[in-house]
Amino acid sequence: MEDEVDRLVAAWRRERPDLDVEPLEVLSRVSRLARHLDRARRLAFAEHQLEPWEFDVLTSLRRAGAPYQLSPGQLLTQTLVTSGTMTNRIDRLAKKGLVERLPDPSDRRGVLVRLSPEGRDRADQALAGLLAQERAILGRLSRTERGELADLLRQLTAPFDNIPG
Amino acid sequence: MEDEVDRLVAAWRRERPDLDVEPLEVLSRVSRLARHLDRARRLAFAEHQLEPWEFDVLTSLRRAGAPYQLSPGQLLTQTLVTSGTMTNRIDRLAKKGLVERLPDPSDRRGVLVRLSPEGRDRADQALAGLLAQERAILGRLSRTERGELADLLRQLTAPFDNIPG
DNA sequence: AGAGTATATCTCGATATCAAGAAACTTGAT
DNA sequence: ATCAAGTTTCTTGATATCGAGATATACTCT
Repeated sequence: MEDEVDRLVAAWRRERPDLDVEPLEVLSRVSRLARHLDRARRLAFAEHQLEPWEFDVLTSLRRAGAPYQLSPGQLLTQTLVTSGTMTNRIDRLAKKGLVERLPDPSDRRGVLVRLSPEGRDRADQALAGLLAQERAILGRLSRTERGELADLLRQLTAPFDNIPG
Repeated sequence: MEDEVDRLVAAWRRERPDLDVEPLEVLSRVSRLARHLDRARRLAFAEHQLEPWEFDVLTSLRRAGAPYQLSPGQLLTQTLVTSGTMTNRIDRLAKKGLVERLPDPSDRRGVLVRLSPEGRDRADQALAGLLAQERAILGRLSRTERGELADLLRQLTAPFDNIPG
């Protein structure tokens, strides 16, 4: 089946036959798919009264394991937002009682963000919902295809994640 | 090589061994990669004094072919933003002289957005820069692998692009 | 023709994000 | 000890986005 990127690439080949636009076949699809996923996730999380950004922060802490705490700096590398954004997110989650800010005992510049029990429950519930939705989106692909896709994508993400980026 | 999603998935398997988190192997990579691409693109476009959103609108018009005009509604489906956002974008591009708003002769509710000659040049230059950067990012993949990746991604994007979504 | 529904674009208020810089603290070298 | 450089987090101001509703025009059916 054709998608919007097929149409986009065909248009470029008509308008700029001098250029090789093949890279768009991969990377424009990644960007557009991410945008669609954002919208779908927003809907899925709404059932749990969570915004996507709240989910990102809460699940980062949840994954850390007991006692469910990380520094704002560690949260930055997981969520790919700037420090100002993270400060703001932590403020709002703290106001809602989903996280708590504690002084870092080993570095007085630092802070630890800890998940509250309610925050933990909300994260766990929303994760189950997200996985159900994602399975539906991936439904057309076989297990083998999903594995291939994951491996190919890893080759693109690894440089960003490992080099300072 | 390992990436951040490998670590993320391993953490979930430790914390929630009851859940099957395999969907994240694909879709978390898509979201994170898109975020990295956004940042990289912002840098590439800065050399041409263009914001990513400006590039998106200008190139949509450029691809339409002479006389380089589309309705705001057509621009919406290409850029995946809301109508309020698009009105705002057109206003700002018009103020910079890169596009022009014309009445649609066949529908008096409608408007046509037309690319100016300068807008066209800027779009063409920025596209060349973007393609160079994307080739570098895709560098590790063979031609065959890029083709496989594009095909697998198309299976995920097609439903969003074809069903009203 | 007229009523009701659908479409196209714009307006407006609320909000999340970013970038840059400030403030507090730590680290390492002399 | 002290100083300079590095880090960690927060503050601030500007800006882009979204969502909901408003307005104007087009279409459809009787």
